[in-house]
Amino acid sequence: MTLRGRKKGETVPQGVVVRLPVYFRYLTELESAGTERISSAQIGEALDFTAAQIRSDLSYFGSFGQQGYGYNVKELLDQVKQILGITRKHSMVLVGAGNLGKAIGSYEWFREEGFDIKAIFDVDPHLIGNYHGGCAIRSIDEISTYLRENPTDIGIIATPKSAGQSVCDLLVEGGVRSIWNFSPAHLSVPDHVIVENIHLTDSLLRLAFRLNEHNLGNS
Amino acid sequence: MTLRGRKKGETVPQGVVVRLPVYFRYLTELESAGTERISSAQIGEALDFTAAQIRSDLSYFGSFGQQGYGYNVKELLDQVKQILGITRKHSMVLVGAGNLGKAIGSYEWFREEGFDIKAIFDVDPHLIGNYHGGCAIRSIDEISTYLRENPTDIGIIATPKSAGQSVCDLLVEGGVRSIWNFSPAHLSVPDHVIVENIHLTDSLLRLAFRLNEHNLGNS
DNA sequence: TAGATTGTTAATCGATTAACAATC
DNA sequence: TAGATTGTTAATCGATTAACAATC
Repeated sequence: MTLRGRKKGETVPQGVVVRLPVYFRYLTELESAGTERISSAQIGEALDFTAAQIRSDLSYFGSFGQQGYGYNVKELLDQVKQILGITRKHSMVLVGAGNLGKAIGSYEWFREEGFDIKAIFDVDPHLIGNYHGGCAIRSIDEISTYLRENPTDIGIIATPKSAGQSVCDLLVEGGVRSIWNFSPAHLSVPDHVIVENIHLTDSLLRLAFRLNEHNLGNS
Repeated sequence: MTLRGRKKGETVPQGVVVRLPVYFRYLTELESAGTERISSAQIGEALDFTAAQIRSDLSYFGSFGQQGYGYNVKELLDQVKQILGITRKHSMVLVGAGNLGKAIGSYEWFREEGFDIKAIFDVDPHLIGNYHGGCAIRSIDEISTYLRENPTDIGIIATPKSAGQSVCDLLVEGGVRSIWNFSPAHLSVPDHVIVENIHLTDSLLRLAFRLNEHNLGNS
C-alpha cells in the first residue's frame, strides 16, 4: 500500500516519531478491549494530547478517518503498524549476556511483534555455550562471521561502556543498519546507521532534576 | 548556594532537562581526562549542539563562564551536579526482582552518584529472602510498613505491566514523590508525583520506524 | 592591548493549536 | 437532513540560532 499523505521530501518531526508508539500502544489496548470506533478527541483525552495534534500527526502519513465518524480502531491500528514498519519481521543480535542482556532477551513482547533475537554474543568464557531463551551464547569473536552469513536488521548493545564503541564498529562492519544501545557510551556511526539509545543514567538524572527542581532557591 | 540566573517562575524547557545529563556525562569525562578548561564552542563540537544552545541552557541557572576564557571544567561540573540535585543522596526502593530488576540493582554507577537502593520487593515467594547486591528481597506485602518507617525519594517499578499501576499506588501512598517506571504501564499519579518512564517497547518502535522510514513509498 | 568568548537580545525557525470548510 | 468529526490552513506559541556588546 502506498501512503500518500506526506509531501515528497518532508521529514517527520521528532515529536511525531515519539508519539507514534504511544498511539500504537493505546490502539492495541482499545482493540483488545473490543472498541470499534474512536475519535481524535477521545484519543487526546486518554493520552493527554490535543485532538488537533493527533489528526495532524496522522496526516503526515495519510487520511485514515472519516468525517462525522472518526477512526475505525482496527483499521487505524493496522495503518500505524504499517507506518512503524512492524508488519515485517526484524532480525536482531544481542551483544552482552549479563543481567541487562538477559532481561532484554526475555521480553516476550519483542518476539510477538516480529523482533527476533537470532544470536547472542558475549566475551565471558563462563557464559559462552550457555543457552538463554533457546539461543546459544557465542563468543564475540564469531560475530563477524555470523553477520556475514546472517544479514541482521538490528544490533542490541548491552555491554559495559568500555566495550560499546568497539562492539558498535563490529556490528556496522557486519552490515547492521540500526543499533539499539543500552550502554552508556556515546556511539559514533556512519550517516546511514541509526542509533536509538536507552541511557539509564540520563533518565535517572532527569528524574533527580525534576525532584529537586523546586529546591533551586528561586521558587 | 543560591542560583540566580533563572527568572522567577520561569520553567525549564523540556529540551534543557534532556541536555543537562548529556552535559554532565561529558564534563565528567573531561574531568577524569584532566581537562581544565573548555569553551561552549568546544562542547558543542563534541556533542553536536550549537555553542549558543549550550550557553543559553546554562544561563537558565546562572553565569558560570568567563569572557575570553570559557568554563573551568571542574567548576562547571560542580554547578551541573548542583543543578541536577545530585550533591545530595537519594534513597530508592526497587519493586520487581526479575531479570530487569536485577540488572538495575547491579548498576554500580547509581550508588557511586548517591542513588542508594535501600530495599527490594517482589511477589514471588521463591525470590523473597534471597539477597541481591547486599539487599534482602522482601515481600511486597511489607512495602507500606517499610515506607512508613523509611521515607524514600524514588520508587523503581520493574514489574510486569499488570502490576505497574497497583505498585505505583502503594509507592505514592507511602509518600514516594518520584517514580522511575520500567513497566510498560501508563501510570496515573497525583500532580505532586513525578514519573520518569523507560518504555523499552516505545524505544524499539522508534528504531523500527526510522529503519523503515525510507520504505514508506514516497522517498 | 588584542584576542577570545561569554551572556543575552533579536531574528528565525519549527512545532502546536485553533478554527473551519468539507463531507460522512 | 442535522450532527459530528475529519484533514488542513492560518495563527500562535515556544525553542533554537545568529549576532553582538560587554569584558576577561
